[in-house]
Amino acid sequence: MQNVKKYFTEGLIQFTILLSLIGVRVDVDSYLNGSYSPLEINDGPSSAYIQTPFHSLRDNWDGYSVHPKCPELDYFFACRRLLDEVRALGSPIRFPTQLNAWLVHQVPDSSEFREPPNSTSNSNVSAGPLESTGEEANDTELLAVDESHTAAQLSEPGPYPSTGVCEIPNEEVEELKGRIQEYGDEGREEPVSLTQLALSSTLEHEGLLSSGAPLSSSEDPHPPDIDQHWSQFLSLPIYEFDDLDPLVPQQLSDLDANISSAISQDVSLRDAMVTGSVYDMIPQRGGVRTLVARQPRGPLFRLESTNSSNSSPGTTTGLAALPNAVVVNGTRNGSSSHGALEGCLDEAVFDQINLLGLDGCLETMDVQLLGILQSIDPRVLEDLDSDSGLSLESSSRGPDSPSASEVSSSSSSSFFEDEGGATGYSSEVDSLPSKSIANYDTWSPVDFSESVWHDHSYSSAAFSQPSATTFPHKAIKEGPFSDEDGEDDEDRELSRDELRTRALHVPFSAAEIVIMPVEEFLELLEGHGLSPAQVAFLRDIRRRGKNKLAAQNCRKRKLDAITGLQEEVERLQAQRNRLLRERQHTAKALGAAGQRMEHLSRDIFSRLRDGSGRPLTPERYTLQCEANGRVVVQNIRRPSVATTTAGGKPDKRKKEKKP
DNA sequence: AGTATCTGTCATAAT
DNA sequence: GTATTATGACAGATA
Repeated sequence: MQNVKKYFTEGLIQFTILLSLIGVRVDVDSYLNGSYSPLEINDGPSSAYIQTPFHSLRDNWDGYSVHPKCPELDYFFACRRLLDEVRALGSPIRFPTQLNAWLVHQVPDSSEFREPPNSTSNSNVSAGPLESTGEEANDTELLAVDESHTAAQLSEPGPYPSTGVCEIPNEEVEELKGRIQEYGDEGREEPVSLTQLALSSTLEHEGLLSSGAPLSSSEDPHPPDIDQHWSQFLSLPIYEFDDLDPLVPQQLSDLDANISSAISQDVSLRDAMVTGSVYDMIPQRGGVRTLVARQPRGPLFRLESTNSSNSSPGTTTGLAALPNAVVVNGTRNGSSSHGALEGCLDEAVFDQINLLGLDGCLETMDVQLLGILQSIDPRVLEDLDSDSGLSLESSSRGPDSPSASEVSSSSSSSFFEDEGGATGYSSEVDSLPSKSIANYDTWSPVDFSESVWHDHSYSSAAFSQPSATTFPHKAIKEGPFSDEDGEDDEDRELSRDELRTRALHVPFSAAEIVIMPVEEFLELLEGHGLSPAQVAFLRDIRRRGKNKLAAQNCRKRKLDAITGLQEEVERLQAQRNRLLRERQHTAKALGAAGQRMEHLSRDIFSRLRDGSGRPLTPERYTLQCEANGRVVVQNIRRPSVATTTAGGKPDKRKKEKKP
């Protein structure tokens, strides 16, 4: 068994390394020890094999929080984060896009190879091209090697799912059986190291494969010993599997339950992560062999996600559900994929991973994400954009008002760019329609006395609601909803300042007064013969309007600051907890080390004797480790004791005795 | 009616 | 000195 383990470990080390790159941990010992869980999927973010339940990763990956209103964006952000992490590993990153793993299925007897009926057997596949008639429990699979099969070939869709059958010409099967049997016997008698086998090269493989002794247990009611078969198999140098062209039917019934799901050859990462019929190998009708991996039943290479629901193609979650996943699939290598692959999140991720470093990879991703975003309600995105709950536009929009996105998208940024102030935050003033500008010709100054109003209904609607007159200001653009409301609605929603401004026949609306350039405003005040009260009124309008915008911006900044501080608090709390845990672990380790040290010291002292043959006590002596690694026994100096007359004598005597 | 939130406004300091 | 901006405080409106 040790030899088996040795060869198994050596033989699978390459494959293990490959799998480890993508987060799959191979536990060889556990398999050989009968625990039959040689493969485990890491839960880490690098585990691209997993059909990652991104919904569960939401809000805890890098503290990244996704807007709750947009579950689709969860997948988008999660996918993006994953890709970012991968990209962060270094550029260019090229993941192995193919896993050179090979499967040799046990076939009870070569005569049993035949075109399978459309029976579903115990797999969930309706019909495979070839299907073993032997009991699946007796089917065994071996890992073989062939590089000639490309991942595209293997992942080619078709009605050949997971039945796990090798289609090999009968005569070749017989030949291979004999070779394997012959080789297996040799291997049992004198195990050959991998290196030796590597040197032996193809010839030995030829001999191996050509050995004619049947391996099938169809004639043998007692299947061969598992160790024996593993010895046979593992004796093969894994790097010479490339030359193993024909697949070798083998019967390892004992292993069947454990290795029920072997891997196909040249499984791409994309294919390998597919759940269910992961290892489907599309049979080559005219070819030498056809491998169709069985539906994975055993733990070996059980690559489906920890989310068991993902094992069903129809229940894939995550980005898989996104409409563009199919598009991504189509871009890859012609391996249009089985239906189970489509919509697989991991697959999409791996598509992206595989495209890393390639030109246009980001474009592909962007196209995908663009499609995702396009399928999302723009309002959701708008909500994502606004990082605070401040409803700046809420007061300015009536029930019929356009959405915030419409306002922001149609607003003219040049408005505040000319103004030079408060450009950082959009407000309803952006959407000021030009029609709200009064006409100079119709303006006749009217005196009024009221100069101060506490107009809390100085709604920003004044900025968004059109006026009956027009304003010649060139910088003002017409808003998208200038003519939406009638005059009554306008009057109802206009602020008091706006109404008074209209009553005064001021050629500007309150909004324009607020946002117009200062030069123009001064020109307005000076050049139209306004009374001081009118001037004060217009100044108040402008002042209050600007202050209102400033207040809005200030509040938004405050909310942003609060949000940022809350996030920082969470981050620091997490860091503090982590440091506390580290300190606890360190203290625990330190205590354990101290105990070990004390134990060793006592042990050492119990073996040491002084000049008079008395044992050394740890109370009087200590062990000191010098820089060069030497350990010396030192007498504990007790100056306080030495000064005392009572305790000084025994110490002196001890010191005298010791040399 | 009490409360929370939003929003406009004022006062004031800073630019 | 003026205009503008930022911000705390206050108060009214509203849910």
